[in-house]
Amino acid sequence: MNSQSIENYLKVIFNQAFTSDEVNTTGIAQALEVSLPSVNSMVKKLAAMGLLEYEKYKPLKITEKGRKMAARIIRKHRLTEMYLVEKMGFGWEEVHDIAEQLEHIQSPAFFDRMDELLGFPKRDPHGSPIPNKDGQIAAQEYRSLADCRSGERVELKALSHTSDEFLKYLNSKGLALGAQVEILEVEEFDKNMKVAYGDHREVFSALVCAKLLVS
Amino acid sequence: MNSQSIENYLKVIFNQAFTSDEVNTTGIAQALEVSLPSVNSMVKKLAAMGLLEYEKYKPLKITEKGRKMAARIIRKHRLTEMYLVEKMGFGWEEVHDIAEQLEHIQSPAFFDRMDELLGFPKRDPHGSPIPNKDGQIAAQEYRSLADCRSGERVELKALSHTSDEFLKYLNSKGLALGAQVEILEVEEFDKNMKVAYGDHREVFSALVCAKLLVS
DNA sequence: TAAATTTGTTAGTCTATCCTAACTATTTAA
DNA sequence: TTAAATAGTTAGGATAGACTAACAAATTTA
Ligand SMILES: [Mn+2]
Ligand SMILES: [Mn+2]
Ligand SMILES: [Mn+2]
Ligand SMILES: [Mn+2]
Repeated sequence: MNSQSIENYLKVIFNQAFTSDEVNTTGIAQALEVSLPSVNSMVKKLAAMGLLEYEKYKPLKITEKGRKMAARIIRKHRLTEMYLVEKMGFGWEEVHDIAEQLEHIQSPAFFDRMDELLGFPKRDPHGSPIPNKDGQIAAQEYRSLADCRSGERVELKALSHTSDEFLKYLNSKGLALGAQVEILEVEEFDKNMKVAYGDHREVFSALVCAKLLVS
Repeated sequence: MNSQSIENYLKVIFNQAFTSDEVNTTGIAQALEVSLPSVNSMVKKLAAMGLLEYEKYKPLKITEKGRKMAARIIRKHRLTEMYLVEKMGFGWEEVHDIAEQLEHIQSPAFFDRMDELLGFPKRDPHGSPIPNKDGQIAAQEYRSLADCRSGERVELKALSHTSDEFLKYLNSKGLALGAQVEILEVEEFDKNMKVAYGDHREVFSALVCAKLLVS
């Protein structure tokens, strides 16, 4: 079986391919908080395993095999997060670190059972899609709140960043997935947005708006 | 944090101290399926960590610190097994291998939540006691069915061995914890027992009876 | 009790994963 | 378009945890 280390590298590479589409050594090193030479040697190893295409000094490409393997780990991660929130009563800001460990558990039955008990959910507690068993992952079709105009009414569907701090900030503002958000006003100068949802009226910075995915 | 390897060694040593009270290198090597030199060097390491007392060629003694640490891992193992059976619908023969992995998860909140959702259980699905958070473990006060006499009526409380094969055998005989067992007859020659429970009448070998703990 | 067997130890090696120091290629800026 | 900065690589080394081969101590058996 692949080591936890290999799985963590692969997941980071998959995510970077998903967001930045130029995957490079430095980005991986920062994400995993390891040195560049460590990344360099692991990347060669993953390439030898057929999970990446590697050429000296070129950006990395993840192979189909690598993509599927990564998606299966992400599936376990996101199913776990959903299970922790839905079945064990954790907050959405508490689950990532636990899932980061549980995603490495080798037991298809364990995750199949979670999936079943959850009713085969399509998204995790942060709105990210849960890949299917074959490693297929649904596209994110949402746009950022930052791209919306004054007067629009949208629904909060997902988050593009999910740090504990950001989630706690959203908790403090009483904002959760599914909220119906009305954009009251957009400040031209700094793109601050005055919004209303539920019985809340808040002003969100551009930084925050960029991380809120809506439809 | 201690590695999974360290935790697995410690758990084996604790269990052997519990059953055989002479803990030696060979026993550990067999239980973990590793070589004697591997055990020898790990034992020195555990001793250096203050978890064991080690003297060349002498039986090992686990320290109070080692006992507590082991009991906390066993607590996680047994809580997990109980959770898998009670909350996720697994059979008692399916849970050990999953628990063997989950016991290494570092998240007190995760196990506290299990504990709470289970209503603070005292025993795992095989009847073994669940240590408390301080590493305190209740004594097993049951006797073996093999020590019972003809005519006695007892209740099945726990198992002293819990291999998949044995658990499947018990499943096939419709025998579960809590069963009220009546001893109809004990064969003098080979100690086979003719017993009745529920609407079952079975003959159990001495081998089987020795593994059934009753009160 | 001496020999044979079992148990435990040491030495040396291997692989995985990390590191720092030194160097090279590529990219950016003057 | 050269110089500076950044990114990537190689070399060499550390540690954890496994192994085999060789040997030594302890125990059992003859
Ligand atoms: Mn997560
Ligand atoms: Mn992880
Ligand atoms: Mn178990
Ligand atoms: Mn384990």
